[in-house]
Amino acid sequence: MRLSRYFLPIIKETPKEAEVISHRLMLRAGMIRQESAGIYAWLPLGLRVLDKVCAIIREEQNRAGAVELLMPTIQSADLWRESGRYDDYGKEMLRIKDRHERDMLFGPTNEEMVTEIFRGSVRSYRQLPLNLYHIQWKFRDEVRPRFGVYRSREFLMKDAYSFDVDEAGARHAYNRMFVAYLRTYARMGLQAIPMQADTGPIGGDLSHEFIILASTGESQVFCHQDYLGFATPDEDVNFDDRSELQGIVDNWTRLYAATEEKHDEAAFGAIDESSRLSARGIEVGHIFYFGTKYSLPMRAVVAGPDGQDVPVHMGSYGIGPSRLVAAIIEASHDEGGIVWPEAIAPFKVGLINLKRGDAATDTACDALYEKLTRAGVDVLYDDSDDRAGAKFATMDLIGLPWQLIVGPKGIADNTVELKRRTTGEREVLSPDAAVLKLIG
RNA sequence: CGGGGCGUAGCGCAGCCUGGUAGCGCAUCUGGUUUGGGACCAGAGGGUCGCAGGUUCAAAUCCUGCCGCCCCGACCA
Repeated sequence: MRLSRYFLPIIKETPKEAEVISHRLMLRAGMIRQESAGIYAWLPLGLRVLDKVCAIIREEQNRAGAVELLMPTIQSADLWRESGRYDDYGKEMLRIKDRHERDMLFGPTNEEMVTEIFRGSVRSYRQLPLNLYHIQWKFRDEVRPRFGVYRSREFLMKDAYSFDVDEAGARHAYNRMFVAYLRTYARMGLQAIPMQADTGPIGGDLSHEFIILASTGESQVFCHQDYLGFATPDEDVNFDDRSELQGIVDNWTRLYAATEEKHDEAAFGAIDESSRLSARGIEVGHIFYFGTKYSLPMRAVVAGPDGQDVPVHMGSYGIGPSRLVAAIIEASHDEGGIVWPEAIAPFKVGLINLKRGDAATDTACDALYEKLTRAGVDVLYDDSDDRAGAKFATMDLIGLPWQLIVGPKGIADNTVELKRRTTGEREVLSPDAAVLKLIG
């Protein structure tokens, strides 16, 4: 992408309303724009990152056996009256009426709807296990939206729902999501810790929140220090092997880790003092097993092996991609701006033409741009006539993993510079070698 | 919802106390000089001063009401 053809509204000054770093950087880097309290437009650069986050989530959900569908944002109130939550949910739910004065709502979550879809088509235990997920916009009219897309009212959520014939099956479904989540965060460069958590209005008795540590986190969390060094489950985990998954989950839950609501001072105190970790954390995922809480009132049943109908055991599993974008920035930035992990960077490399208008430099840049683009490398080519300093500042701000720096002095002896955003280290090499390195 | 604060050009702000018809920096546009880490000179455009009432010869400024936004708390992906 040529910068001259792109839409990247960088701002030099810090917007006064933004106090946390991720919010500031997202506004400055032209990733988002606020349209209303807790409601944001995702600008092109932000959307690229959001899409990458979703792509990783999808891959890991699919790997774990979940199946994607897409449910609507607008739901009928009747569905929620069946589960009893229409009255329970309170003012967080945005209630609206259609032209026929029918009560509708903008979905804050989809347990009811997915249960309705399930019961309409699934009759037998032989069609289980089933896990359906979608990535869709949600609306929760939060008492206090804040920190940009970190706690917004409208937000994107991946929510998965598992259906099993019995509790043992449901626990396995839970473990599948548990492991998928560990892998998802790791691929984004995040060290997430599963913690015992409150179930809130979703209900249920088994629940973990996935927390990453950050000083700007909203919740106080307590855990064993050793979690910070835990290894991520391999890509070749067999998600159908109940005991293998149970082993991974047992390992990840054997040490103390809890959020404030579930905190047990005595259990925490039993940990060796040097290993106690008490910190602020950002919740980046939440998984629940809630049994028959919805299937019973909504009559989502399947015929068991003995021919008798049994209500299905369900769980739900949420990750907020829009929040994750903010969380990743909180975890990865420096004075210059964002430092994207390569897996979710909006572009892999920023191509900097140090002297636009110089024929040899322009030709070299255009050639590099063509070669890289044709090889499938996402390049953001700063072809503006800004001064070099401004170009570097922009590239640092938007945090692309690589900067490919091309100027007349280098071109004279057939060299360019390749700079790594994470370390700032620069390498002088030939244009061809730079291309090979970026493709490889 | 309780507490605190803010709404003046795209962004950051001054002006308000003490009413006299709107200004600064950045950004933008034009021309020129520049160009290896956020350039300089000259010129230009851009504002219902959040909205509605009121007081006054006169309101960004004073009074009343409303709306919006941010921050701190109780709630949540």
